[in-house]
Amino acid sequence: MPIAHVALPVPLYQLYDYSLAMPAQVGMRVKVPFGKRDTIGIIVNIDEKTEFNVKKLKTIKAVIDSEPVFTPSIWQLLNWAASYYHYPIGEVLFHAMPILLRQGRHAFKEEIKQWQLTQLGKQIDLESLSRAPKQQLLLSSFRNNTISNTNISNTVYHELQKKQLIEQVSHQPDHIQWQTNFSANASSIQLNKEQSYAIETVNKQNQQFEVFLLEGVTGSGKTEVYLNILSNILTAGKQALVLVPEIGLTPQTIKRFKQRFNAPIDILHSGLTDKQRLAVWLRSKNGENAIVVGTRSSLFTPFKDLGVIIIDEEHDSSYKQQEGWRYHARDLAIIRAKFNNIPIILGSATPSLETLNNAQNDKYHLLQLTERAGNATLAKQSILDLRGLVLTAGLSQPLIEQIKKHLSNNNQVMLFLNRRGFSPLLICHDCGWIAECPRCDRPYTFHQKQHKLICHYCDTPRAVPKQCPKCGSTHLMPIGFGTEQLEQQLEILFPNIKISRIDRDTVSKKGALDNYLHSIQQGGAHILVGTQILAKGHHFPDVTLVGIVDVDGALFSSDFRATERFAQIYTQVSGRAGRAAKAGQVILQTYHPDHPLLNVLLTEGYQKFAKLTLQERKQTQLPPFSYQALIRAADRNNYYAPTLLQHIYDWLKAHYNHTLWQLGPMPASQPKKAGYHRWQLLLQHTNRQHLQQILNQLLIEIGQWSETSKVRWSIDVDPIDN
DNA sequence: AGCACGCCGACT
DNA sequence: GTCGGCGTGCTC
Repeated sequence: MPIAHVALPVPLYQLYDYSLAMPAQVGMRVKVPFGKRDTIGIIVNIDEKTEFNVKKLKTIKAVIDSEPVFTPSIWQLLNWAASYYHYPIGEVLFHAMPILLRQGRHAFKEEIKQWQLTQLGKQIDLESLSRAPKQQLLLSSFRNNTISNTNISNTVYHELQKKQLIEQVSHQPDHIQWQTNFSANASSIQLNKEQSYAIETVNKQNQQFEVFLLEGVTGSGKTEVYLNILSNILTAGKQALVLVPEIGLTPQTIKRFKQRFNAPIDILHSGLTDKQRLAVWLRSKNGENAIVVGTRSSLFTPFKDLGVIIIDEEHDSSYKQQEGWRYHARDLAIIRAKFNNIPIILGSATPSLETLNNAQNDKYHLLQLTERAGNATLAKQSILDLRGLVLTAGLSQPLIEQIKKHLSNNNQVMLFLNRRGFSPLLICHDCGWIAECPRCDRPYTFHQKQHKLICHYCDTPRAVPKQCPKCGSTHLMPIGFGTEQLEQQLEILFPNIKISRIDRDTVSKKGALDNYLHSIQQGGAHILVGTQILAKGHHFPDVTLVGIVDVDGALFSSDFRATERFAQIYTQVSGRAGRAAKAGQVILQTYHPDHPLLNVLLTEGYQKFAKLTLQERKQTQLPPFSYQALIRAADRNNYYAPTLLQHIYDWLKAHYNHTLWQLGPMPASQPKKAGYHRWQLLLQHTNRQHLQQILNQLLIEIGQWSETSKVRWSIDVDPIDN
């Protein structure tokens, strides 16, 4: 009797064995009994052996698929990824499927059900339905072939069916063969030399695996390069996958794609239903669409014949999944391209240091776009020394004067502050008590408009206390400032100017962002206040002044990647100022005007900044010159988690002390969340393979410790928020 | 992850 | 007297 080794959607590292009494192949979904319930699993292996007691084996109840659910390359990718990220294979496989397939829905297209006239329906006299006007109307529209523009409820259809005038027939949907009449519309854009070179270089590489880094300053026409590369791939009859950051799905870009190609393009966005998601998945697996555009998880879309992968804004941190299986979609995309033997293009104005390092080492092929389209000139950038200045809601007088100046010229001003809410603290003036979230031990952020305290770590709101619970004083005051307070202050300073605040609080309502963007696009004096959301991808042609209200928060952080992130946001933002014919200006407020990295960034730009920072990383042996894994652990009593990590630390020290560098155990950057105490242990090694082997050994070891089960723990390979 | 078993606190 | 809280253990 064959034995199937099955991966189940549970956080367990082992496979479960079942006897297999019907034909099945590796990669097919099956229904199996598991404990007291039935669950869906995927066959990972079939042979005649088991480590388990053969007599206790249960039998597979049903085989769901008639062919493996994943394409061979995705199957290879997922198996590789489960091993690289040290994550249970079942969870990985199920994560990569649309929800309906996880639930056991069949993986082929639904039959199309259609109503049509019966013989009787064709012949009968319409007048016989004169007492049922709706039915009469419906029948006549069937006869005139105008049913598509009649809106009649289902019950009427069923009435006609009862009278045997119409019947329902189902048939297989047609297979869409877009290649036969594919065409790319001509572009009105004249390519410059760099763009042409980039396109040619990718095209002549003969559709083999290679990683290209398309480094193009803001406004240098990356999208046009993408479109030309896509055109070439689509002409060859192949499909393409385009990944974009979470908020990066700008309607303008989508529009350009759709206008350019006479071929089906599928967009995977958060608004889709499970059914629609499955439909896209099936279309691309069957080769019925030309391009799939989507965020992180779209990486797992199967294709019949994938020709290229494009990762736009490759540096964007939203490509890293931050819970559960913490994969990096950009890194996995490169592996996928390698397995598929196809080119992959990483595009960014501000590439990540990891990617730049690979380009410098010639692992990636660097293609640069340095010319800004049109006559746009680079914004004038200056540092504003805050020392000794009086601030109102974070604004200094010189900045306020500049805002005035730009507004009076009927231009727009953009102010950045990476802090939502009215103030990050609410404190008792008499005794110093601070309002803190009991679940996270972190201060509440005061939101004045909603009149609530909101914990920005766990998002729980609570009412604003009228009195200090400690001393009874009614004198509670907000300390510090966020975007809400900044907006309020600006309303006082500029009473007749339109002000739009754009952060998670104002944008969360559906359509709110579109409304703001529309109003801003109207032109005229306008102040935009916002968090990072403002930096991502939107075009504001009338903005001539960008003010970075608080630079120092990013410059002095315990996270070694904070300066890189700041430099990326800063470069993207300053690239947005004065994009059209208008000259732009960027002002940074800081208490540290002499900060060396800040000055390099301003005077010599992102490239030089990146080069310097890479040198620094090399000297300090930080990524990308070493490889990290973060072991996280959490528990309720704040005992087992740190104890387990200490045990791991000791074990690793005893076995790998000569090569492995460890930091911790220490409280996580967010030490308490939702009642759980969180701890972490950082591992770092200069050799990626060795680190992988150590993690393998570690997993085997701690699987045997009894204390492991008392703790919620996980491994984060290549962490980005430590 | 589910699901059951099992042992201590506030209630119809 | 029970309902139900979540700690613990197991799933081929």
